[in-house]
Amino acid sequence: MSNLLNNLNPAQKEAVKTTEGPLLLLAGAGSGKTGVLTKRIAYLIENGVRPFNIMAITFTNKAAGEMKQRVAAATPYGNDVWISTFHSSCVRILRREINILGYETHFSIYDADDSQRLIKDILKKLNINEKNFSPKSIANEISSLKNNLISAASYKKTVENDYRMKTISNVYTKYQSYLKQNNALDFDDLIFKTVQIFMQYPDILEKYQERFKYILIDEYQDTNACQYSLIRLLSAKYKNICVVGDDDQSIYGFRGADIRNILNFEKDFTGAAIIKLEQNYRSTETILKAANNVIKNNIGRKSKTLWTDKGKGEKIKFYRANNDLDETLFIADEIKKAVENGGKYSDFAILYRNNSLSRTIEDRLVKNAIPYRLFGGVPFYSRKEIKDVLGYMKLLYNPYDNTNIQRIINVPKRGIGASTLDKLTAFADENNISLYESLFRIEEITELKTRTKKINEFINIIEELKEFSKTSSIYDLINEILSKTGYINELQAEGTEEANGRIENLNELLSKAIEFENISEEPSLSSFLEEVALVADIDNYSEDSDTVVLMTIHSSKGLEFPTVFLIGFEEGIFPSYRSTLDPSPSAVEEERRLCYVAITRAKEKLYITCAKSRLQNGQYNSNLPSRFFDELPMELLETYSLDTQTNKKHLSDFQEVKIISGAAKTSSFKHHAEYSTKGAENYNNTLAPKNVKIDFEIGDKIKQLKYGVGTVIDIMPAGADFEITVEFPSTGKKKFMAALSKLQKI
DNA sequence: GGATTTTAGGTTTTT
DNA sequence: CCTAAAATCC
Repeated sequence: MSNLLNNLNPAQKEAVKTTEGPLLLLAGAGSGKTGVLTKRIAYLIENGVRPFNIMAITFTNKAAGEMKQRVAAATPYGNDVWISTFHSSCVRILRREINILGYETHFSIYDADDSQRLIKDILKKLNINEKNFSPKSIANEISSLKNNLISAASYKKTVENDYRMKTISNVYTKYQSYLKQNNALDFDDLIFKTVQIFMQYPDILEKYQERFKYILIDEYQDTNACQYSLIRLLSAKYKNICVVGDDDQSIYGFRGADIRNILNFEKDFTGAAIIKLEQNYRSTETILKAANNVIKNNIGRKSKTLWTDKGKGEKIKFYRANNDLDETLFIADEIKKAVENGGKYSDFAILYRNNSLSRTIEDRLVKNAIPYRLFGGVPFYSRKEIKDVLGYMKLLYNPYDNTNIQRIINVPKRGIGASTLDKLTAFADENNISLYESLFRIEEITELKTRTKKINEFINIIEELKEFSKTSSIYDLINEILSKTGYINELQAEGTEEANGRIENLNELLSKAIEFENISEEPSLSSFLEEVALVADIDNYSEDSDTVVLMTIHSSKGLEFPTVFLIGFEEGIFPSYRSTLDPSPSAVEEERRLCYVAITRAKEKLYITCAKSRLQNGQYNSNLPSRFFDELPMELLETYSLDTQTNKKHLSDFQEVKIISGAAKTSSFKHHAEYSTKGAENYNNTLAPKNVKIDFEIGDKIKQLKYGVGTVIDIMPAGADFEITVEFPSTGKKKFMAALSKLQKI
């Protein structure tokens, strides 16, 4: 027997050794979970389980990669263990089994963007007003139905006479039939279809039950009903199912994650053992205490108390800035100071509730020459130019993919515009063929005689590329697409800054292709597209480079940093505005768990910052400190604020912040008044629109291109611009932005 | 059909 | 504030 169990605490040892039957491993933040999982897999193998019979599901590709490496290092044949995310696992299963549902093996994976395009088309076809049914909201509803294992057919039975539900049901049904025609699956389908196959075909299910005799699920608190079903089906025969999670870190409710999965595990899986890992090896006592004090305000938790022997450490520094710029100044200062004293940039992470908070801080870091890496935001793979190239690749792989033909048939411009496309689509629908097939029968469409040449040119490009792709590397294929379609020429000819940025992104795609071909076991077009569809930005995070890291709290789950800045700690941001509107307390509870996750990312130092005034969506808002501030024990905090007279930071009275935040809860008006007068200089400078000079006054007569002559009835500052409300005799009130619209004074 | 201008709309988190 | 789509012009 090897030394696997050395250096483990008693609970960890137990977790490694309890291999048979259902096991719930409640692993608090920083409790050495990943190490335990790796050792558990190694232990299974040492005790005669074939690596081939073990399946481990992780939340991200990054976690899967890490675990693969660690397992391979810990045990021979570790490479044969199946370790991947839910989505990747299901793709692998579906590539083998999906024929039975009438799809072809070469199905495309639609990302959120593809799905929304398709839904949009459907809304148009069904004549549904997008005002009441935005493609995004419908996509969300369909997604959540799928996550709850409700098929289009079964939903239809439940809708009765509710108009909204009926509409959604119609769209859902059509959406599924179009996906099938396109031979495509969306993210949710990957799991849902797998479950459907397992439920309908017991012999197939049994094959996989035999294969996966030992199953491990990481981040169990973030599984949804569909994933739950999958696990349940797979483990039903051998019942060796080990789930690992922390109910306090369940933060993906918006994506259908159901915290009840973890709360009810013992009920659902009879005879389950429970082991708690409560010793934290990551953070100081102060940080842990803060986290515990916040999370204890949630009800209905599994009882669990994290402890550490790391010692108290430094107090948490709380800074209430006058405005968002001041907040970034504070952060940049602290980082600069620390680096001057021998610290590294990579010691720092800046975490925020939503991506829009990254912009101001980015500006500041650039100004101060502080190197940083930003995760999230507009994901690389959803940039237009990248999606265009991928659109070509998806089409080469799966010619039934109508959504992607529509995307690229006129990109770059080749004279096949909207009206041509409409006619083609109509023809394809009539004849029940795919859009691509309809191109070959262009001569049958009399109205499109004049377009025949252009269409044929397009077909030639695609067919030649298809031929080329059969033998070429991914890298060469992308290059060929870029040159053959004229895509790169067009961008080069443009020569604008924007076009150059796009070229840069395309170069990055080429590097990614090379990297992929170096790493991948099977660097095919299919696996490249799969990787691209399922990879998250955060999967590329590595600790190697010495830069500050910027990301959302969601992305930071599972990571740790010596120093963490948690910024934008304000009501309306964190907890988010929407969660505070939700009548059910569970919405704010999820935010609180998110707060818990954020705090527990920090190993040694934690900064929490908020601003009294902040530019949000083009206007300045005065926000209160977050309600979670009141849940932090004051003896753990050091509070700072900025003296507006001297522009110096000073240690300020905790009570000041506290009282303000408490008092303001009952009267937000009072709060607002207080801050718009206090520190007036700083505040007003940023408030006043700078770039726009306007000559309008209320009562002026103006002329506008479309609506004609009207009267100005209101002028409001809006960010750097002014919003002008004009009353027109014909159409009533309209609003215009002074800088953008060409209003003429008459 | 395509480019440019103007307006509307969203705004939480993401596999 | 941003982006995306609609409206308008060429």
